[in-house]
Formats: sequence, C-alpha cells, structure tokens
Amino acid sequence: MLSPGGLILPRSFYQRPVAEVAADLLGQHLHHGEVILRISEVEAYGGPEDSASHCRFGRTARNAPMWEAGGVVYMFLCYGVHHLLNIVTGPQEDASAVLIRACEPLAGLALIRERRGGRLQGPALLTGPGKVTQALGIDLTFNCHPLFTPGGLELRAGSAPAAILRGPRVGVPYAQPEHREAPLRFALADSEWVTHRQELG
DNA sequence: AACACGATGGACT
DNA sequence: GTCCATCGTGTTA
Repeated sequence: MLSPGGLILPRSFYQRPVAEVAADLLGQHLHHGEVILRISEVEAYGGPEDSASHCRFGRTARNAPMWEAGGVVYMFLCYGVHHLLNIVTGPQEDASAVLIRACEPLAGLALIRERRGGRLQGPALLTGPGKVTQALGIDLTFNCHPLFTPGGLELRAGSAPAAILRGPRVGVPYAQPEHREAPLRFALADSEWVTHRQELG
C-alpha cells in the first residue's frame, strides 16, 4: 500500500483561520513510522491579539515557525521537560497554530507504551500535549517539518467526528481574561481520550 | 553573563 | 489537593 490510511491532507487545508482548522483537525490522523494517532483534543492560538499566544510579543527566534504559511510543525519545549506539537495555520505572516493536546491510538500501541514508560495503558497514554509527542517520538528537531508531504510526520484524512465540545484553553493564567475564557479548545464529544472533560461544554 | 519563566506530567500526602 | 524536575528562550545588564 502506497498511502496507508487516508489521503495526505493538502496544504490548502491549513491555509484558513486557526479556529476553523482546529475544529477540522479533530478526527484526522497523525502518522509517524508505525504509530498512527487520531486527534481527539486541540487548542487554537494566535491571531493579532491573542495574549495567550507565544507570538503575543511579536516575532522571535522561537516562535518564527508560527509566522510561516500553514502546514508545517511548530515545536517547543515546555518546562524544560516536555515537547509540545503545534500545527501552523493561515497564510504566511499570520502567526497562528493549533496545539495538539490529546489523541486516540490507532496503530503502534506496543511502541507507544514502550515510549511512555511501559506500564501505562488507556487514556493515561495520550491525554496531554507532552504525552502525544512522547508517543510519536518527536522533539524540537521536527520544527518546521511539513505535514503535507510524504515522509516523517504526516497528517492524513481520518473520520469526521460525530460531535465536538468547546471550552476554554488549559494552562494560560497569564493571558487576559477574555483570551483565557475564549472557547478555543476543541475535543471529540464521544471520546475518553480528552483532558479536563469537566471544563468542556 | 545572569536570571526568570513556562500552552506539563508524574509522584506523592 | 501539593510539589517539583529541567532547559531553551527572551529579557536585562
């Protein structure tokens, strides 16, 4: 099989407003080697006035990938410990990206468990942005990696979700109230593989 | 050169 | 619920 799973998503998929892409990322499949994950929870960041975004103080060396045209990866190291995966959206110069917060495992479960420490099972394996990148086996070296071309990390068409939940983003106490409370977190309504379920409506 | 600070996760009371 | 590991980055000097 030349293209296992769904078709690879074209670059145009990403060249839209970040909240729109975020919702449409739910149910799509991340492929890396033998591991395949179905995206179950995301958050939208960016736009000109988002005080929760890494780009709130303008362009820097770290956030440069967020200013690229949509379809590439923006990785960053959180707390010196966890690598977090973002998918850049919109046209070039539009600093926006979607944080991948949780996934469901579709393939490569044995490798995922091994990478996650060997003893865990169930949602504890993949409910959290740092857990997703550990399961995929990716780190800062994937910064700017294109998702719309075959090879390495890829995003492929999955199955459309039956229903979606929205709620405030997690872990952004430093943002202004209107940005803290904005319903920019999206999750599969029928999935157990979601963090902080109680905060979602 | 020095320093403060995280878009977290796991262990523990 | 609490505690805290750990390091790249941005800011300040």
